[in-house]
Amino acid sequence: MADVAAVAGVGLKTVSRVVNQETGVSAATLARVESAIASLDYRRNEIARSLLPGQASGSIGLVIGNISNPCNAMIARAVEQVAESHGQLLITVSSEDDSAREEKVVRVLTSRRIDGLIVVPAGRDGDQSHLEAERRLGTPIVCIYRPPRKLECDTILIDNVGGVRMAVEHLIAHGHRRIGMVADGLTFSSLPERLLGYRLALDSAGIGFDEELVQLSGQEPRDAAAATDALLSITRPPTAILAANNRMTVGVLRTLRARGLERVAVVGFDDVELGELMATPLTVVAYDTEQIGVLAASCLFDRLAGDDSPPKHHVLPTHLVPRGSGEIRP
Amino acid sequence: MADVAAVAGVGLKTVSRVVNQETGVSAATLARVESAIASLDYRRNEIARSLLPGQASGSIGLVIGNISNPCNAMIARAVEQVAESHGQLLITVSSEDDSAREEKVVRVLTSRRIDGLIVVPAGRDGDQSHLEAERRLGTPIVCIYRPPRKLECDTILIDNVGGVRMAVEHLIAHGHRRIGMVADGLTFSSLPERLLGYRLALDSAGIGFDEELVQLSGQEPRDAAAATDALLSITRPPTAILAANNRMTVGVLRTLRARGLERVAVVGFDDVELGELMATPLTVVAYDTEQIGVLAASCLFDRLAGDDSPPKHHVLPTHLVPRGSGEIRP
DNA sequence: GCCGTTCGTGACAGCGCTGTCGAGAAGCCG
DNA sequence: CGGCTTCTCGACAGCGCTGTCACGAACGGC
Repeated sequence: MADVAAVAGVGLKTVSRVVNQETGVSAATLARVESAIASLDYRRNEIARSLLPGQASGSIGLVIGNISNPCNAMIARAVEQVAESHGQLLITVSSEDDSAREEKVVRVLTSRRIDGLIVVPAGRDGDQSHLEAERRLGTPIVCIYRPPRKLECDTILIDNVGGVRMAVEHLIAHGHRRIGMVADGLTFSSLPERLLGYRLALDSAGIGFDEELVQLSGQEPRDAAAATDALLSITRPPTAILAANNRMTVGVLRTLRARGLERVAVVGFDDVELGELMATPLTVVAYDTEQIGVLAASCLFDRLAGDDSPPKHHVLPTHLVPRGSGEIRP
Repeated sequence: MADVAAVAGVGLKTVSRVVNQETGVSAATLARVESAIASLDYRRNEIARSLLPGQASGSIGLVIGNISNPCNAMIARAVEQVAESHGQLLITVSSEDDSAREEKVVRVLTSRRIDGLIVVPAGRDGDQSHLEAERRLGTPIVCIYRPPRKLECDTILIDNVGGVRMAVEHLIAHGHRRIGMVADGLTFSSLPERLLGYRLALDSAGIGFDEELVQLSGQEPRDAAAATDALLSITRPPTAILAANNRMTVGVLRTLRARGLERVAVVGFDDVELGELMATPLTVVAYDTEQIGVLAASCLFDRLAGDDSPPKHHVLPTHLVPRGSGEIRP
């Protein structure tokens, strides 16, 4: 900026005024400064700008489990679009669904003085109390997809309990009594809710809970595949399987295919692209991922615009999409 | 930091020394400062830090078409992991495969003084000359996936020509003479290469090029579905279709399903998760997306570490994965 | 012609941090 | 005990930017 001022033969502040399109610059000076800016290919240093008191950083942070999960990617895309429409940059980081990593990446983000934070709470253990300090500093925080623990903030959740319950009741209605569940047990923080939905459905049908029917696995599809193998190897194997998220679904389907068990019913939680074109079209519990992102971002920007009402809590509905795999009878 | 210094009763610089783990601080002072840091929950302001002369910003930028495309998501994930292992933050932005937007988001990134840039060149029109200024300033730039235009920089590409040629030759070997192609025509910058591969395969088999067999569509699956509809409505419709990328593949498959044309052969460019579990398992031209990201990031960090050798150019191989849909005979 | 007002402009401080440099204390040697 | 090195520590400048404020010129009203 100093260079521009020197070339244009004006003061520093005048260049600043031109760059910020402030009023009070004569037409002649404006032209001189603008040509100097053009000739030097000058761009305002946003870093320096956001160091100024009272200035926002112009960026918001998004902490998700892992960008390669399509659900997260959809959310990231929606948030990015809303952020962009507010002239803000989105910085997306992955927690790998691990609490310790979550705390670390949040620290990285907050030390950059982001204006707001959207978080998919990670991990089965751990909590979000580490966000409390930042929240007190005035940074709005929105937790999405899963409820935060030890933190009061806006939330955009989906109806996990209802969704799973619907899926299991659907399977029961089609005659199944032995319904297995494959879930990411180590890191998956929605697990308790999804398990609850499973038990509620069993209870209301008068079917006893059999621990053997719930297989916990790692978070990758290959872990789910192994868990499915184990599930199918028990004394009285299930006639239907509920996959607790889209990574699990991939593993479950691969194992069923490998074992040639085309007659085992499957319902997946989370929609899967091209699910309708599977050999047996995939029945899923679906919900609007894009809306999660849009709502979260809107919520955040409302807060940034000054909304200081008590925390808001949205719960998006889930719905069953029957396509075939969930309607297979025992 | 001033607060910490006041609480600990030491000078500003001493706190800085502690935070940066520099030597030359007595054990007693160290303890006092550390307890002050802990009690105030102090975190170094990275923004202020990167304003300092000679300091890197600690972040690199990635410009991709759209994070909801699984290929891009895989690349982003790989790059993020490498960046993290170097202690750098990754800022991912979408160009929506539009040249004007690409220029805009690059400007947003560079005005934040990122240390390096990985770009998937966007758009059929436009070029990457707008990156030249930044490159001259010393920011290393790596173009991936598609070759940059009017810019000399490191590139990590895939063998588009060979991949498409392989796919078309595969279809020809299975008896097809009327081979259609559905491609994103408005924004898709790899199109010329993929078209070239298509023509080379036809030429070497002595099959004439029929313009009607190449349908250009928008970039969304629904556009590809419409294009496929058009393709199947011509006088002598194709007996096989090549989908030029994974978005196109989704549209092609949906239209074929809707029309009940299970006997039309399909080869998709880009692998599709669960492709092997489709009603007709999907034959694809695949390549290692993760490796693209890893190579690009490694290349970038080599440059940041001082490597100033002439631009490097990698071309990753593509290979055909026959699963069924590409082996259907006319 | 004088004073008050408006307008265009620039000097300067300071955001939070670190590099430089020098001050002072402590320790060591002859 | 004087002079030396070594160690610990803090004052200060300055990174690029903008908010504040003050200054000079032009202008209008009496």
